[in-house]
Amino acid sequence: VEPRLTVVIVPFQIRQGIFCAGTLMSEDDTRVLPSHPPATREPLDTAAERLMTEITGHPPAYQEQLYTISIEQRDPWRILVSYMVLVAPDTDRPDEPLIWVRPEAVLLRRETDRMLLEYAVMRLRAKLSYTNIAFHLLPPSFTLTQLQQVYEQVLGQPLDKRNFRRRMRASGILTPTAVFRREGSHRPAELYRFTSDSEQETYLTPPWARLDANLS
Amino acid sequence: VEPRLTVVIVPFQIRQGIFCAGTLMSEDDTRVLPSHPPATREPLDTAAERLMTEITGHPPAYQEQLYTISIEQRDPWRILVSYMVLVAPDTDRPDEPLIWVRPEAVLLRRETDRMLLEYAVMRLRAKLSYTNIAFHLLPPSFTLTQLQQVYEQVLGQPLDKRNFRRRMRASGILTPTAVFRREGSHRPAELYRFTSDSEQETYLTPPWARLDANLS
DNA sequence: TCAAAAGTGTTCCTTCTACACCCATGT
DNA sequence: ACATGGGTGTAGAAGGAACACTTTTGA
Repeated sequence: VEPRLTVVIVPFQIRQGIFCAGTLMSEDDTRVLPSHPPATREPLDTAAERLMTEITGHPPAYQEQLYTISIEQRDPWRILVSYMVLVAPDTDRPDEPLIWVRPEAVLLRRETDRMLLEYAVMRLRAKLSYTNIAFHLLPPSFTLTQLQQVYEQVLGQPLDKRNFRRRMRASGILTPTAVFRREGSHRPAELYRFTSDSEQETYLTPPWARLDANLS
Repeated sequence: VEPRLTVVIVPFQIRQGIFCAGTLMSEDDTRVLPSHPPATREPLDTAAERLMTEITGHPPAYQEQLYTISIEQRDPWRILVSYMVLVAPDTDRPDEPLIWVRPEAVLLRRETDRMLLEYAVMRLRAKLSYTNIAFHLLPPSFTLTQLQQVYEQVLGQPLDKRNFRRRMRASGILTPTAVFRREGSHRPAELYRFTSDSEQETYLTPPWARLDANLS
């Protein structure tokens, strides 16, 4: 009468400039979110990270626990612990089993998967405004235009260039490298880096998700 | 090799105007957060609500899932699903086993319990600013001064009366009842009610925590 | 010289902050 | 009449939204 414990992940990535969610093919052309049971005594975070690594070959750039639900209808009774997972852009292997499409275009078979995806997008959008979470969807150095595109893609709406740049500069999470990228018949763009770590990143995530504390 | 599933709650209440957390006495004069395993196939939310009801005799005014952690060190391996629980003010029975003291004054034995309490306070504080969660810590009708005191207690800092009232009125979550409470040798205070339900209350809580949807 | 993206300031309006006095009541 | 908490407005600062043109480059 113990439930089956399952870790589910909702992977996101920017691919060719498009904000995508990654799912697995199931039978009948519908999709499911990746999931697996943790190993015995394996921490939940580790199980989520391992799941992503086993599927794609690399560990995620970022992950965050979303919510835990129980599913009583299925047999055996299940406990799903869900994670949002962010992947650096375009780091796929051609043979990777994940199918990446825009979140609203994903055809998920299970109701729970649909709700988890909806919720994950909601959380990610909300976190854009008060954390530096967007940086996990970018390479280590990037142009301001790239950064703005990430925001526009995730939020699903265009942003004003001048206001966006002013706000980003003001927030202090950006450091200009003095490097310029030239990549077309136009003015080169300065590359930025992301001001080190912590700061507001971890704000509002639980203490034990920051430190890997020794729990008693 | 399956873990033991446990639901833990972090109860909060305003008692005699003081923001308190409720804990249980354990051996050696230290405290623990209330917890129990869900019944077979019992939804987690139901298990949390039932836990609170069994302890205090009434269901909580509000509850919200916090975080799920695994504790590998203990035997058997445990999965803790934690909930914040809000109780209407001063609705205790004298014989209730919970000990209510200010969150920073609670002496919890377990490291996990301390982290859960810290996180619960953090979440509650954050939610004060963008939801109407404070109303669950008040009776159905209340004065603006009472409401302000809840904010001050939870945030741990004084607020400006005029700015507070302006913001609350502007937010539209208040309805003045035309009733005035006289209770001392001073001007009577108008009672307010909380503008119906939903609205921004549920904003940023997962969809399945609002509807009790049928999961597949 | 043209096309294409990078970069840059100002004005207006809304929102936040700080702050002090009069009002209605019971004793 | 006085003590007690209830109630109100304003001015200045800061932050957000709207908006258009110049710069640098490669072809």
